[in-house]
Amino acid sequence: MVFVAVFSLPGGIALQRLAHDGALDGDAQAVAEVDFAPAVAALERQHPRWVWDDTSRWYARLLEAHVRVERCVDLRLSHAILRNSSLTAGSALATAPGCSWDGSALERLQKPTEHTLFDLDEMPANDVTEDTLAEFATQRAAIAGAEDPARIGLLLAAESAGALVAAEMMYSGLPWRADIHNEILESHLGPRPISGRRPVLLDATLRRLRAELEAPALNPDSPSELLKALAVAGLMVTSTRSWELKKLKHPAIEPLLEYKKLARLLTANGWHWLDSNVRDGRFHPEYVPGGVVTGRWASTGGGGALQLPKQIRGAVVADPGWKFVVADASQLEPRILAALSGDRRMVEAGSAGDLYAGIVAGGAVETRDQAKVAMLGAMYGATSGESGRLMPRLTKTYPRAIAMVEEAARAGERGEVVTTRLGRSSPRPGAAWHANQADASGETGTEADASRARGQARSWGRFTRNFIVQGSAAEWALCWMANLRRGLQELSGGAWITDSPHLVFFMHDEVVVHCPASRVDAVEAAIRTAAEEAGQLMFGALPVTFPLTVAIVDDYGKAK
DNA sequence: GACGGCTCCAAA
DNA sequence: AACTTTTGGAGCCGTC
Repeated sequence: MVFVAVFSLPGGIALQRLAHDGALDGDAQAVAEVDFAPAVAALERQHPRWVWDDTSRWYARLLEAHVRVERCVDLRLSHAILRNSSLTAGSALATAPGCSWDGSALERLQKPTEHTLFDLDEMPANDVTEDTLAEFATQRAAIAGAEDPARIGLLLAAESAGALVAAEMMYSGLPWRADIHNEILESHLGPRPISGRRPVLLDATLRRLRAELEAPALNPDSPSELLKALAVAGLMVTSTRSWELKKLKHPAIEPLLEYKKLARLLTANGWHWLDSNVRDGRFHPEYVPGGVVTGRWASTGGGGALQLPKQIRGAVVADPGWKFVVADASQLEPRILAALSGDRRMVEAGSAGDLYAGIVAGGAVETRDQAKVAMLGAMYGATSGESGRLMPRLTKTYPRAIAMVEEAARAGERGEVVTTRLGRSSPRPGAAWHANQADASGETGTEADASRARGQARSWGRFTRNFIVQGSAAEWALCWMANLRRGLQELSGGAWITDSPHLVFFMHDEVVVHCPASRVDAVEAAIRTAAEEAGQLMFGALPVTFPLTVAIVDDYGKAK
């Protein structure tokens, strides 16, 4: 395997061939900025793994120049994993003092003064010398010395492939019909108002609400004002959440809920969102791979890609002659728990296609809804309500699965670290958490101290309990996407990304591929193959299945 | 006027 | 229907 490192030099860019341990292999090739993309394209024919500090920066400019790469090592994402992982805890990388590689992608995005996407003259300090080379060697040593190099190696490969996918999706964009989005907005809110005025249908709803509450100046966006007005009307509630208000019977409730719904649509995905996020018929979200502690992606920049409401997905329309293939992994997290724990009975319960129906058939609970709510309780750590009551009933039938999450919870309560299937470890609780635990166990601790400490310990336990499941599910999704990216590239016949089937959207356990209508069958097969391979990569011979729900649609609103 | 904390809601 | 996890963003409101 050949690695080629990429880093900035004064007045140009260096390409340096490296051996698997990071040793230099020959002299660096220095190229001018304008020759960078062609030089990468030429070397790509040897299928190297590109080593760089930050995929989002280097790969964005390559894509603009229509240069695609197969594989890379994203040093910053890899560093974050290796720094924390229990599998590399004794490495030089993990035991070194903090350094410039430690900042998260999100933190860097939130410091706009540091650099802009294409401003390669003003690189962060860590990029100006052979720092990239030294960091790569340090990482290779950490991997080689890990308990299970293949395991952490797969995670780093998947994480880096995810960064390539994110960059390509940000480049391609999600097809978006601004005219249809506008129609959706007009049908709910009325015509687009001038400047900051309230749309007519929102205004009409507000006037109905004010009349019903006899509060002519009420601003329902202010929770405290709203609570007071509701109290005057005899409605005693402690919060203004929609689900609380739904329980009330009063003529003001209907317009109030309607107002909240319309106001949400306007502020989150209204005309302003359309103006700032959609250009040339494409929504260009900003994905942040590794942006969530569990390894899930985050999104930033106002687009809210990972919270795209179902209400406006009808504006996501395939190009003429093209289709969307939408696939989501059904019941992913409970299936991940079954596989993680190697609980054969739970794996078996999921083998027929509906895990929850399988749990009912296994006799643990009576109905499918109970199975679902009990599993959610197991994965999230529910203590009260129906979920908290039902969850223990799973223990008899599925002792290994439940023991796995219970042990993760106990470890978190003790302040210990837990680790996902491929080796991403949870953060340690902060100094305040430890201080509170120490206060409570000390001789001077009051009953209030002890109670607060117990609450915080249990809260951290719920986090670690969920971490192993959510984090391992995120790893499965990364493997799925990495496999799918390769499968789609094989279908492309050498055509450019946007001229052949390509990924346009990803949301935790769901992918959307935009492709010519004639290719939908091949694309669906590639998606299914990629999912099977992801299961084998992560869980080997265990007969666990990850069934997909696949829809072929013209617009995203029609999927599900 | 900037900033942080709070409430509420969208997604998985 | 929530309960119980992880997020990002808008708007409000008190503080500086």
